[in-house]
Amino acid sequence: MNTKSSPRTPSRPRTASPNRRERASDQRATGAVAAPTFKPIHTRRTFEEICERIREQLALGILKPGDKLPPERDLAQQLGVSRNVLREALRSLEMAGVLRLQKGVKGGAFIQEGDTRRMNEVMRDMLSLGTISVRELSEARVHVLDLVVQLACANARRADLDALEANIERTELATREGRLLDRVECSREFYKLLAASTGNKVIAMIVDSVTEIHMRFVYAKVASSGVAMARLAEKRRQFLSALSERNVALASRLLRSHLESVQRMLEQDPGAMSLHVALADVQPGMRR
Amino acid sequence: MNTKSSPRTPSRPRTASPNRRERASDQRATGAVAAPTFKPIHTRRTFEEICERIREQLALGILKPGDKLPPERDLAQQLGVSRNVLREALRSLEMAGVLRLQKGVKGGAFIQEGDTRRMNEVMRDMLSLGTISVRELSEARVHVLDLVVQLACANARRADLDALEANIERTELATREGRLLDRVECSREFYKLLAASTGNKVIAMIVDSVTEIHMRFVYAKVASSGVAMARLAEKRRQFLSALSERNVALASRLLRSHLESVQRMLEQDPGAMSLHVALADVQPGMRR
DNA sequence: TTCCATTGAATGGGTGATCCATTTAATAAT
DNA sequence: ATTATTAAATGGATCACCCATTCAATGGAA
Repeated sequence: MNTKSSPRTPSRPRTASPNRRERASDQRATGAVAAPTFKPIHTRRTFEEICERIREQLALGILKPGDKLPPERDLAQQLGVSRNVLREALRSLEMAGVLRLQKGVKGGAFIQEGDTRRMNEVMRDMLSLGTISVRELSEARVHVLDLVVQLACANARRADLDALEANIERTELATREGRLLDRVECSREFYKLLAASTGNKVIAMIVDSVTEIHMRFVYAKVASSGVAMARLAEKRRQFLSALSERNVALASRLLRSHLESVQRMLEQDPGAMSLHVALADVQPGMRR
Repeated sequence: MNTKSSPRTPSRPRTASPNRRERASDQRATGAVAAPTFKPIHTRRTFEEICERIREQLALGILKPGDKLPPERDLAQQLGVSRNVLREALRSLEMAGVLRLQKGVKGGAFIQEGDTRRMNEVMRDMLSLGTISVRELSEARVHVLDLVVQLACANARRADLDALEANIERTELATREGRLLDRVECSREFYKLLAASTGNKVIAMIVDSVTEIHMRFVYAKVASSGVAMARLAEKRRQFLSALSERNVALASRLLRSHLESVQRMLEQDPGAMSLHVALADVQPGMRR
């Protein structure tokens, strides 16, 4: 009758677990005026707690990029959890780009520099899950790029302009040699450089994430149809020229009209625009 | 001498493991022509493979929100991996907002609707890790909100405006009753509603992510100093009025000037602006 | 019949022990 | 000195359990 329910001596102490529970249900008494504030539905699990503790140390500045966490076996013991559940937490943080795990003696879990590409993954997931649409993404991209042009005109430094110039040269070379897919890769890089030239990494991250997806569509289109944007390098040069002269209005107009023509190209054959084609797998040559 | 290196009868069969290994080390023979294409540094691990397979099914539309994966024990067997390593993968996908795990019979791993709050976490991590700065974040927020005003003027529907109106009323109530922190919560909601009124979820997601962090600073400031923005509701009403009349120039100007005054308030005491204060833990009342 | 308590199976949550694979430092052999 | 060998540390992965929760089925009481 009591085989599994009765008092049961706790074979392992289960350190700190009770406290955690309490903290979770503490959650905002808020003066108890507005009644319908229910606490979040799913109970706090160990691995979430671990992730949070580590993130907390990060936010507090106790842990910084380059630091190493204790070995799994030690850390698990310190936290009073099994190694397996600790690993679930470390995995999650690794996927989140916060940690890098390295094998061997002198290996361990190292705090990483933030990986800005993480936002790309968020966008991809949102698209895969149907939370956002391709249309919304394209629209957002156009608007954000317009903002980027303004900021780039204001903030681009010599080195940024030079990098863009070098990119255009690579584009010309790829065009002459008929390497269409490499040219798409150049485009991707062009927008990345443009975004970087705003001098604002938040903006750059946002632009990169939407551009990365957009370029998958372009890549798929070019790969399947063999068509390619005409006079690309020429248009880029005009744009760069406007940018160098800090001519916001002209640069903005040029880019917008280019984006529109790309959009028309993509929409010629709506079938090729399917999510699956673009997202199904990492395109060759596209580093993640 | 041979304790672990020699031919060694494999004491346990290690289902399917050898195949995976081979595939992992196969990794890009690359024809050996273009020398400088090094393969990515860290070897492919099982859980990554699993995550990728599941994401692939998502992108292909085979899995859709609401669908349930097989039970852990079954799926582990199907994939030829241990249950533990499968769980590492599921944990990662859960943290990524792709899955929700639910206990009990009729429980399982369900594909979720995309959780747009995930981008908040990316921003928080980037800030914690020092990859982006508070300055960049504030700056980006101002610019993006400017864009939001334009889009909202163009696209806001009646329901959006009504929701903003209701929000302002809550703000007024909180002001009258002196609930300053609730008023901050109202502000957060205000920007969320404003972002939603653009009709573009990508933009909305971006705005929410930067606003969420910004509001932590405001919250910390208000909580510690007791000061609060004067004539907040009044300013909100003016803004909403401009928005309703689709007066982009006015709405934009009003918002910008408000943002500047908030910024001045925050910068009065730079000490309170430390990351740690704002990020250290989830602020009470801020739902994640 | 209707309703409520009990039971039991399914399923995720978590543990501990054990082995493998990789990396590096220390050591020995040349 | 240089190079090969060994050993230890550490993450990667597996297996075999057990617990806690959930829910449907069952059965007795009203």
